[in-house]
Amino acid sequence: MLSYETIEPLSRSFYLLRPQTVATALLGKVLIRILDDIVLAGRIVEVEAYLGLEDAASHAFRGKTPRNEVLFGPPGYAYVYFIYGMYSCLNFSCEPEGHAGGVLIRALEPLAGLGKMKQLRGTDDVELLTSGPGRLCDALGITRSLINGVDVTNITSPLRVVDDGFDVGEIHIRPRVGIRKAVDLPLRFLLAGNRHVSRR
DNA sequence: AAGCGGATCGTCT
DNA sequence: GACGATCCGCTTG
Repeated sequence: MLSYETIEPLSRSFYLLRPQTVATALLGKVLIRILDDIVLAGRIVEVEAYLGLEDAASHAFRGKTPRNEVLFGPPGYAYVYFIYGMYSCLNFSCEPEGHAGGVLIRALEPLAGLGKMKQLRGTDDVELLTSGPGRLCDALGITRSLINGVDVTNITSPLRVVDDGFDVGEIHIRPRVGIRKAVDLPLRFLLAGNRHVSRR
């Protein structure tokens, strides 16, 4: 039986590419969160790419600010923002330093630590634990103060991503959701038929 | 089944 | 001072 927390995380070069490329490559990988010595894990089943300065829907579109500076930094770091007064959302920086691309993690399939996730989310319904960007941050104890700027390529980090050899099946490509600008770009990627994607 | 509005606050105009 | 890369519960059909 494999233990997720012992697997070497994906390297920084994995995140060095265009957001669209990193987004599709992240599908099927496993997100690991170490929280109070508990191992929480979920398979990434839905993501969105944000392109930076040329993408009106990106937080980086209007340039670098204290809030979004992680997006302009080197690849492989967590960008966590607080939204609608109550939710956190998780992204990974990609592209070389100075280029502000990112990937939003939109949904996970829970793999380990489900008891803790249920406690943090306040529900026992497994399909409601991590099937949305705000939901998964609640389930994994991810907030800006705890996780923004964390290096997800380091095995000592409280958040990282690993490859467990999972064979991704068909990938669906859709427009992004929840945005008002650049709404037609096909930059949302999800595993076909997965029960844990958002807005089913 | 689908649509609407409330919650709630950091960030930037 | 407005609004947002959301979620949930309530209303209506």
